[in-house]
Amino acid sequence: MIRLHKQGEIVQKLCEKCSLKILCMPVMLKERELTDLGAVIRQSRRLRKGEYLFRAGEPFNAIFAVRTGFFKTMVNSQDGRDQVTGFFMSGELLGLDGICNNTHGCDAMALEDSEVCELPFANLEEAGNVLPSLQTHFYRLMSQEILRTQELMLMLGNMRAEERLAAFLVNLSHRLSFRGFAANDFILRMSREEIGSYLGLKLETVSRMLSRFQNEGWIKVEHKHIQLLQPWMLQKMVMQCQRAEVD
Amino acid sequence: MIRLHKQGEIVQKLCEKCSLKILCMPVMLKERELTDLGAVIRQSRRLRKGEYLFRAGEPFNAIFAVRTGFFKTMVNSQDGRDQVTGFFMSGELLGLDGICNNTHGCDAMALEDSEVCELPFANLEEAGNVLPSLQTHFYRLMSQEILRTQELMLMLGNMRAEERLAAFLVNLSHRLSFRGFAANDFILRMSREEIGSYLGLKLETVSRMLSRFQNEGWIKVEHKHIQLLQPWMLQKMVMQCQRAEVD
DNA sequence: CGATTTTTTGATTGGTATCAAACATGGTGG
DNA sequence: CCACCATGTTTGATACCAATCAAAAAATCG
Repeated sequence: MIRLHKQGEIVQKLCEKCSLKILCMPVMLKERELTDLGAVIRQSRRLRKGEYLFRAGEPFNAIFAVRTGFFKTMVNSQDGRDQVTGFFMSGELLGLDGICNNTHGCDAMALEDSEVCELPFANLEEAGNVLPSLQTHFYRLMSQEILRTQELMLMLGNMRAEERLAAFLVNLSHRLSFRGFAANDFILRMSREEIGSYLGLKLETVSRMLSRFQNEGWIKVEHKHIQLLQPWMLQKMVMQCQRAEVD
Repeated sequence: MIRLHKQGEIVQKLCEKCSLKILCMPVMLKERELTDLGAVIRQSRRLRKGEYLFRAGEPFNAIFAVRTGFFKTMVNSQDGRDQVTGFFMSGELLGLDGICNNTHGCDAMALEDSEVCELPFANLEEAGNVLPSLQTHFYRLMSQEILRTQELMLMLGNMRAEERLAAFLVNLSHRLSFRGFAANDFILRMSREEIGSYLGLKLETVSRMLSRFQNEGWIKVEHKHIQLLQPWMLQKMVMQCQRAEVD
């Protein structure tokens, strides 16, 4: 049975103030349920740029919601190969792959000074039993993560370098605008190498493609500052991914 | 609240007889819980080779456990591109990506005459509230699917053609042996083209790599009949994926 | 048994990786 | 604040792997 206590109220206030409330938990929760939800959240945690939120192999206890900042996740292998598996911004959830083995399945690193909400998994399970809407929502979030990785597979398996990069920029743009940021004018928080790793390309190729897009007049590149001048041209290049929006 | 009725008992018997019981639901369930579980399962369904179990975009109501046979799932895009996202054998779960939007996210097709158990999602949710162990197990299964797709991303993003094919064969071998089949002597249920789509390669490349492995003496290829003669050589080629076993 | 599909193998092309070098950037400490 | 160094980025030249194009052989299906 879920317990309501002081801490719950405090965290509720935090979430109330937090502009991400709806994003983070977009299900329609009744007022009372939101109060209960407070009890799920242990605390928020700050990380400096470059700090790990968790490492692959560490015991899994909680999932994390990005409150502010930007993260990357990556899987790594014995022989040094590794791959960025995702970038996560405000309101997005990290660590769902840890549930399976009670062990984190990837590394998660802050790409800028960031803040996360820690959601102990045991609390989430417990709360899910009391609040069906929360439980349903959580199932959806996990399913959405599966959808996201499936899209990525389509990209890695079928698309050429320029299409992958276009898809990457379009996706980033959508997610930023969904969260109230400018859709066509943003700062890349990750390096060319990290983009390359995510897209299955080398950093030189990423750089070349950015230059090409700029020469075409589709985007403007100033180091990490990107402006989409003709986003529809990028969109045209990746017709396929009209699938579910990554939330 | 979950209801126990006649149908539940019937299905329990089916599952009891079914050698996949432990695979399909490996969590340690108490006798009573197994009885309850019967109520979750609506019915089993037979499909002929080539039949679709569900199509992307269809309303999602249930997930499916493969009882016998073999399936592929694939995502497809407007412009005709499509990609096989997985192969599923006895005891494996299909359709988890449909929860997100109440809509199936991919096509699922039987690659041979097959039989599945239909698990209506609403029943699963309900039963999960009554049986915590079932709920925990279901969370794990979803998380495992995320892990599986992450591994695939590592493969698609980082590995060369021969490494991908080696990883594919090794993975298939592991899953077959986990289910009591021969590890090093099996029939491929899918075409070269389907393997290629799954691995992000063209069918000619798949065929060439199979020939190469055979010339090296690592495998024996007779059409769809594959024998692994020196599986350790394949294993060596894909050192990395000592990650969680795909279940 | 004939028609269609799948598979194998060869020749060539093309796209991305690799290697290399110049340049810019950002952080650190003097 | 500036000089410096480590790191990240751009661009070019070349190499290599897998795609493409093509054709023959084998298998599957009716």
